Amino acid sequence: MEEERALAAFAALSQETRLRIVRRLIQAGPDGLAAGALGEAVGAATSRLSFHLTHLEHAGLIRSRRDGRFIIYTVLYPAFTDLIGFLLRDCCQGHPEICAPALKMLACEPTATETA
Amino acid sequence: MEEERALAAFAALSQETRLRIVRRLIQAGPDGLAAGALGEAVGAATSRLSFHLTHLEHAGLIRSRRDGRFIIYTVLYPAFTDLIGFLLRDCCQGHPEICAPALKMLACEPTATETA
DNA sequence: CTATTGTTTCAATATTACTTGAGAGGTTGA
DNA sequence: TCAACCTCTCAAGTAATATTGAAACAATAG
Repeated sequence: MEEERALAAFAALSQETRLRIVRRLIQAGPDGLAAGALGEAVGAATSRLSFHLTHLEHAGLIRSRRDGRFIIYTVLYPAFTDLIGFLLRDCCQGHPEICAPALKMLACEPTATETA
Repeated sequence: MEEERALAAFAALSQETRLRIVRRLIQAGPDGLAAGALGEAVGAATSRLSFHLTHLEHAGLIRSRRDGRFIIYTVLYPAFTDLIGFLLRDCCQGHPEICAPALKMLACEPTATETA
């Protein structure tokens, strides 16, 4: 990921309504959420919501598809892992013990201890 | 991490000079870098640099200590893992297969295949 | 085709943030 | 103490971004 895209992504995430939208969509998963449902979830009226959704889409963090009268938004997971990768690239040169343990805490098994 | 701190962190990272500073400091590790060296590395003159360093410090992403005539800046690694954790929290509810593999790509062993 | 629901566009306003240059505050070595 | 060095503070000008309400656009159900 190049700098320009990373800057756009961080700018998109630095606004209250947009950050809430993104977190809500990350929780929602691949099925996504309609604009209206999102607006209720994050507490934003229609025109404001639309403005921020467009912003997020331009930043490459979410995508939209029409389903009947609804427009469904979903998060683009790779955009986030790319972003994190860009930020932390080469963080371990000489010091892998510093950030590696911290990143491992992010492993996605919050309650799944009996999976194996 | 609460929303307000996350917003401050993303805002701090959404500016070219500041993003460069942070990435440079992440690479530099715990030894940190003096303000002057940072300024040269990211291409910013003194007053502008100072402005952005203060911003980053207020956002809780870096810290400073004086060493003789120099002021040394270091990155606060936990702030970044907290931030990533806040963003991706509950991303796996029902869909752990989506983000877990992506996050594992971030593991910090770029060239260290002979360590063990 | 008309009414209804869901969403976007537009323009005006208010708010917030960045850059620049000059000057000042500490710290060190002679 | 003086001179040199490193870094910060301040104020002014400029630019970018968010909010609001009204109106338009698109799709569906009756």
